[in-house]
Amino acid sequence: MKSEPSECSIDDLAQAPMQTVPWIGVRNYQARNFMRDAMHPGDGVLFYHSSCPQPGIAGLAEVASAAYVDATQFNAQSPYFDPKSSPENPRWLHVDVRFLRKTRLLNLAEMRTAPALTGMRVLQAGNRLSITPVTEEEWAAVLEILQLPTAAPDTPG
DNA sequence: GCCAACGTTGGC
DNA sequence: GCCAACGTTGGC
Repeated sequence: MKSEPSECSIDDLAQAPMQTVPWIGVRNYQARNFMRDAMHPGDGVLFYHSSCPQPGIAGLAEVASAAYVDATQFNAQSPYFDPKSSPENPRWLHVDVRFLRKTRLLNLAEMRTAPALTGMRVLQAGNRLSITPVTEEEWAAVLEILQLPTAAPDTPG
């Protein structure tokens, strides 16, 4: 999941109440559908800093809720206001995201050099989605590059 | 600031 | 349903 660090960095996530933030403001149907259909509580999230001097993976997080209605779409004062949406027929959803840990920055250039990551959706030419799927293999490869255990130390197996 | 890529809009 | 125009994304 991409986030502009000027909006919400990995440090902001770590310092948020409950270390959890609502992923409000997604206004792209594909990204919305990933949250609605493919993401479930407990799923791992690679937290990616975008539109900044050092784009790349900055930490690990997890999905903390099912998708639910993004209230900002009804707020005319919000930058995420969507006049074509209505509470009776809401258009936009979001999940909550919970902090797991900060990592060293795995920057975009290094991601592109890793053979195991060449297929990552986020690295494909022209990709602009702020939320893209990560395969089990890609997740494991990222953890290996970062020299992190693939499971928490207190997790069996 | 540039620009390629892509999504959305709206006239027809 | 087509497609040109426009807006946005996001690395560089």
